[in-house]
Amino acid sequence: MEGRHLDALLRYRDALRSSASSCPVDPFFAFPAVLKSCAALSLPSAVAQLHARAVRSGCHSHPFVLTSLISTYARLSLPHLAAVLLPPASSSSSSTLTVCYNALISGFAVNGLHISALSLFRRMLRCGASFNSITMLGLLPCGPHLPLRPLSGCSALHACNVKAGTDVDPAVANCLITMYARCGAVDLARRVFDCANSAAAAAAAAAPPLPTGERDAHALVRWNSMVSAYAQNGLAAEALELYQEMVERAGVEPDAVTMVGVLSCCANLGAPAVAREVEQRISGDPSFSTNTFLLNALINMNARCGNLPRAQKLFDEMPHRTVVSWTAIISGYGIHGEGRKAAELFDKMLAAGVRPDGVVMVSVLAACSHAGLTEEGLRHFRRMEGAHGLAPGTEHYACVVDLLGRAGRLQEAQRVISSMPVAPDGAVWGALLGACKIHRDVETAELAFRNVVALEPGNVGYYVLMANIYSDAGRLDGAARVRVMMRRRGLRKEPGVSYVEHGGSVHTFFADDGSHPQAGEIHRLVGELEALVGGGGGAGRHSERLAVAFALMNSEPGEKLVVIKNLRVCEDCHMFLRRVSAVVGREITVRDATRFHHFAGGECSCNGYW
DNA sequence: TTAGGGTTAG
Repeated sequence: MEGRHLDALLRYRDALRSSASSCPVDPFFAFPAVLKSCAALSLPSAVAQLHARAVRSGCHSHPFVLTSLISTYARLSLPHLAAVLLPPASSSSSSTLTVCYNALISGFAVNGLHISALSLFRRMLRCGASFNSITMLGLLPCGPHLPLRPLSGCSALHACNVKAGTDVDPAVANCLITMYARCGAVDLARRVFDCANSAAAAAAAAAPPLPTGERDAHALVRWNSMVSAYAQNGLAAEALELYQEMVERAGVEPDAVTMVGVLSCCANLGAPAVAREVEQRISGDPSFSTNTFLLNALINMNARCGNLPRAQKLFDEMPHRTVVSWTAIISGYGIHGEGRKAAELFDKMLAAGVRPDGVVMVSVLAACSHAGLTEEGLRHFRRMEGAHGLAPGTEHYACVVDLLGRAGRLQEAQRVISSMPVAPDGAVWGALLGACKIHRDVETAELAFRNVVALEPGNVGYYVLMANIYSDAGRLDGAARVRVMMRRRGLRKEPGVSYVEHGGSVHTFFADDGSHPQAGEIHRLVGELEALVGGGGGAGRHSERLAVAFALMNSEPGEKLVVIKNLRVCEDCHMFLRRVSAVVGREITVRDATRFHHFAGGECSCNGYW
């Protein structure tokens, strides 16, 4: 790709040098394409030279040249330089003005200047320029970042589209799906998706089918947007279901983007068989094997599902590694308790000249924290600002509090919180609260709890944590008080769910679940196991027991059992699984919201928080 | 035959 742009630039240079009669390209007509190549190669000085040449030759105010310049500066993350080129409304045709504003709005939006993009849109309306669906495509990604409550901003933008009639544009509909997904409104995204699907079906029925692939391209992006919407909001089962529907019923051929979304779900759900199917599909297509996005998703999936050798092999063999590739492999080792290896990889990444970003810093700090590498973690944190030019965010402070807290340095952790240049969020106080649970410090826990519930009053986990801290300390009055507080606030603990993959689909179990087709046999087996290893007869039958029984019934001897639980595995179930593993001689892996438990022959290795 | 646009990874 880079070569193509470089060729274009060299050809243009040669064209300018040759005489006008033998000139192979018209320098003026080639201007927009050449500017695009400069933007793709990140050559702002070349753009400035071309800009100067355009001014000298007097063609800089030609609509195509002007709009190309505006768009190019915006793409080069120089939106303010682009903005000064905006022509006055009186001196341009209406369509040129629209194109200029469109390029600018999109330029501001992709550079994260969302409010400025919205201001430009207002200015566009004030000066009488007309907007179209392309304006909206630039503007909609700003929705989730507007200073209103995010959903209000999105609804306002959606309403604006409905009023103008731009919402029927298939590309706008796709953008609306993504906009709602980005602020967590998956149900609204789905409504737009369903409407757009119906509209596409109606259009297909009414009009003679177009031979072009354009409509298919819109359909593909639409399905991809919705699969990603589910995937990014943690609704992995829904995403996989939609993927099946896409391929089997809608007949839309998936591409690399679809696969990235699907793999991300497999990673979160621990569904290696579905992922293997995806991997097979990918390996058949040579264009997929060089797609960095896809390879990163594969590394992440293999690392998360516990196949670190496979993840490492993919990582070693990939032609081009980005900071995302490094993050996937580093966090993979971190999750599985290999903090030392994760820290070494981070050093290798720096040595390879890859600039760290905030996300990779979180994975290396978390890896150090889980592996007890307190000093090393602190060293990386201290180097963030000076050596890497990264201002630590609340997520990094939360890691540091966790790092110190786990090491029992609770007072230091508190000092870090009070010295933070940004206001601590729920995660920071939550990390302190978690550390208080480990080190049984009720007094500090009360301080952390007061702060965390003020910031996140609806997060049930923190109430449960505080109640358990009181219980551990024998302070039953305190535990009862927290539970009353939860009840008054109408908070209920999220129901526990366990997932097992079998036969290409994911099976879901709730506590006391009787809805599975094999429920009778499953409950019978759990009863037998409880009789055998103890730990039965509690208030209910936890979902992980049902899931493990199902997995035992439906797997080959010697096959490793993998269960995903959405909440923490309780102590009773932990003991139960350990004993079951010993009695039946099977390896059982349970990943829950906080830990990765691997049971083999009566031993359990809890490989750290993640 | 030249200007503005949608979906993807950690």
